[in-house]
Amino acid sequence: MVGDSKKSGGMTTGQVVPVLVPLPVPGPYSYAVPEGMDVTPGAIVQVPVGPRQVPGLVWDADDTAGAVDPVKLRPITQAFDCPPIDATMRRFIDWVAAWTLTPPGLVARMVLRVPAAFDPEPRVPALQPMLETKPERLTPARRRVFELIEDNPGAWTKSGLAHAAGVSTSVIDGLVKAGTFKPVMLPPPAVVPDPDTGRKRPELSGDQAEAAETLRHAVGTDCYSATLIDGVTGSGKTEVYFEAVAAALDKGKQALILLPEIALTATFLERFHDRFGARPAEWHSDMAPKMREKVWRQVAEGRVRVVAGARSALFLPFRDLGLIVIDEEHDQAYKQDERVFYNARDMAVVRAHLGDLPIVLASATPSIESRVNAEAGRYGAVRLASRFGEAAMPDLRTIDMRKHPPARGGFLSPVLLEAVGRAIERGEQALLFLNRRGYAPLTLCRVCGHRFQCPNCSAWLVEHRFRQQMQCHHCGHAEKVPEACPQCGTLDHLAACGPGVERLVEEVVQHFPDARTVMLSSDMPGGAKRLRLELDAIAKGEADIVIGTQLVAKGHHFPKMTVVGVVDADIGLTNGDPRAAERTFQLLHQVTGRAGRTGEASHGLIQTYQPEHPVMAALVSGDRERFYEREIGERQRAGLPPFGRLAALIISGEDKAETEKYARSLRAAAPRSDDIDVLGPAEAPLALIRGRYRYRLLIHGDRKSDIQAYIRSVLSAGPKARGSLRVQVDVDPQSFL
DNA sequence: AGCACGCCGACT
DNA sequence: GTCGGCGTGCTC
Repeated sequence: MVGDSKKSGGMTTGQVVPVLVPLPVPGPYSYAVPEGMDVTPGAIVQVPVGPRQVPGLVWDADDTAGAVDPVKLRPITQAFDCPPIDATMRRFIDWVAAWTLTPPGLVARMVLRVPAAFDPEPRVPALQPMLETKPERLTPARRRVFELIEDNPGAWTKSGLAHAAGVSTSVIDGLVKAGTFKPVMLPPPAVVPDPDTGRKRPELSGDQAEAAETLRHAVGTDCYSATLIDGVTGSGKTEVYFEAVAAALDKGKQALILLPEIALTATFLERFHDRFGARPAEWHSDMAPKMREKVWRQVAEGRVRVVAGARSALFLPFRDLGLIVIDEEHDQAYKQDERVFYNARDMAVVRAHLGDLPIVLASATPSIESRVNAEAGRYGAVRLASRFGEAAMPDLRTIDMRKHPPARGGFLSPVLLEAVGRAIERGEQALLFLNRRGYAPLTLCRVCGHRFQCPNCSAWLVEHRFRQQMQCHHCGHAEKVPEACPQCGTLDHLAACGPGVERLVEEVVQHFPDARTVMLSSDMPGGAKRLRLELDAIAKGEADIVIGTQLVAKGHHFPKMTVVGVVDADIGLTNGDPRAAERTFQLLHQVTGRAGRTGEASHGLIQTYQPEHPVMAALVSGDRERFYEREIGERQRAGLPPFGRLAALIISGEDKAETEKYARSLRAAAPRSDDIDVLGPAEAPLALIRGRYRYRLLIHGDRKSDIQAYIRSVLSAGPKARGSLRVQVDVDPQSFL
């Protein structure tokens, strides 16, 4: 096929290839291959699109593709000197595109996101010792250089050599002139050193060793398998899957560890370093462009052996991937809900299947769908039942707020305050968890009863006292905090109702004025980098009391944290999300699991008005099995699959009453809000024809309130919203493999 | 996704 | 009289 020229009408036409371009068009475009250029599917090229040049991916020839008007045909501008995107990755791009109803070019764009990496990294100048040629005059400085290179006869950089030998660079220059060194150009240094799999084999307990063996075996078979490691916090999941990573590396393969962005901390990287003597390459959103470029290139070349990354790392062009690990498998952060809507956990399973390689899903609180897959035998299952070493499970108790109410104007029960006080007296740390940003979730006027509401979504506006703003957490609307009530004009009679983390700080400082109190919230200035620094500082003991939203729940280990208080455990249980119990259980389990890694006596205190609720009962008793059984059972009783897909179809611009009626029926029929897709009028029929959806419904968002807000906004926006409708697909990977 | 073209409101 | 809003359409 390559190099094939067709005769047509006596004219010789050059080779034409399909190329995926980063445009929302349904398929690849055709380009002419210039004389002398050699491109095969997977090659990364530069092509003209209208007035600009864009990166493109040479696609597999498809006989069904219609011929393009030869007049339109333009030549490929350039073929990069870059490893091609392999066939598995190309099928993966197609797969993700079809599944998420995204144009394939936009999925390809996620793979080709680092244009600077398409050209080879420049080689670096170095000096190769020529040991046989000794200079005539051997000065003391020259002798030091010789002693060094006799032990290390490889090539050196000039400054590296001068530094290591303790001489100035002019000594080296002299030796170069004398012929002792030959200047050479070397490949640039690896972005991370190679991991050493034999470096420190961990001592594993019985069930850990068994689990590690299971995973090693899976890696050894060299074919697709999915294994769920279900192990409580501190049970050594990480150590166990590190053994799978080691096994993949020993086979000469690369490994990918996916983590929720927030869990990519120095702590994790250090644990990896302890085991392998080197850090993994990182991949996440706030990397320096230069580093991003190097990592991408070296992953493609196979020089980087292990990547630890956030969800987008799934689209790195590994040369020879041998294992994928998804830590915190249940985490919502794996869902991307912009541009290309995908769940990295699910797409990772697809990637593993297409590449015929093993995947490991790990969580202390697996998602229902993964549990069901494990129980049905579609996933292998590994249980790690107990904490490792002396580390005890934290002692969890509920605080019945009806019996131990907070002081007037406060939100912390005396029982919790006392526990916090004792912890800091002992020089330990306490964490107060409240999953609510801002100062207060509702503000009202004490004179006229006016409540501050979002003009777009009708949700309550949340006061952010620190920023002096009233914010809508649904749509991002923000306004200044007014001095007077906008309805009746009365000054100074606005009342904040309910607690947010900012308000908790006030209460804590009042009770513990001398403690070092830190508040962490996702809207903190400074972004992810600052956050990582703060979390690492806390882990080192540089705070006494930490007040945080759910970002403190994820993947951090605070060895001195011996008291964890959940301030309002009932948040989220009543928001109408059919997954509310599962979510709350996962969140509270993760939060309370922050305590007690060191084996100190540690306590989790859960403030609730419903201590008898199954979520609280499961947390306190530690009986996770019963909880999962109950959740799965509930769904079965409701006649629903434990997971599944729904499509929602909103046709904006139709008769409003009709659309509303439709939306109502959809909403009523939607059992699980987060498995619902929003399809634009263009895509939806196609998806429905393909039989991709169980129900002809749709909605968008993770919570009922989001969905309602979304439907309202679509309805009120009318035809304008047509083009903005997006697809969200949340699927169980097993349903299509 | 960009970027151009194209048709209706407030300004130097 | 123009600058500028974003609706529509096109890119091999």
